[in-house]
Amino acid sequence: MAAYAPLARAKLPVDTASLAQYLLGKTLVRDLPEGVVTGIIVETEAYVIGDAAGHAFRGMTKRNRSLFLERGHAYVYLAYGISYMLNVSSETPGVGAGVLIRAIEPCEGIAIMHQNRGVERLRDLTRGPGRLAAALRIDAALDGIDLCQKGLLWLARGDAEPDEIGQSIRIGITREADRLLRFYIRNNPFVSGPKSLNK
DNA sequence: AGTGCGATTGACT
DNA sequence: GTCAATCGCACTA
Repeated sequence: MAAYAPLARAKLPVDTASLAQYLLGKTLVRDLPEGVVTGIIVETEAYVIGDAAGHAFRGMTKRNRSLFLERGHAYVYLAYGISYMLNVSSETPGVGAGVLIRAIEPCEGIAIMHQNRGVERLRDLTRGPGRLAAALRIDAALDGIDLCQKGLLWLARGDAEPDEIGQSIRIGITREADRLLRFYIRNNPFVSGPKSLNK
């Protein structure tokens, strides 16, 4: 296993859209009893300040309070009663905004991910926000934790700078649907979404 | 206290 | 391609 170092909070861009791009190519590390599971972030979406599609749009609530933490904290919530979503809080303390992690490329602990997901195809393990959360066994218990220090779930440096970055509208929302706030690594097979958005 | 719906997924036609 | 599953939360009253 590689000797990862956590991302330094001081290096994280404060701006949400900038952070969404910065996180591409970084490593997401999950510490489980069976072993360490890691993946490279290949797709993100920004939910920026004043964004009507963002969960923080109507102010702080019990659910979304983690979005208002200093940048680099986890905001985890349950979508459709089915799938957990992992976000990284952004901006300054008290400001509600964040970045949704939409897909990762499996790296270490692939056998554990298969166990957690119960699917055969490698490509289906972590392609999509709910899928990657299931593969890494991420749930509401991890909401609010600091992703800039080693623990149950944290962010580490990537091994290499990502290849070309693509940009598109966000997936699965209706409000503010036309904003180009989705970012992904071009030609990476673990990016979710329709072909038309992955050019 | 009741209602409507969503930053999705998986199964099915 | 379509559609149901499933539940916590935000909103209305």
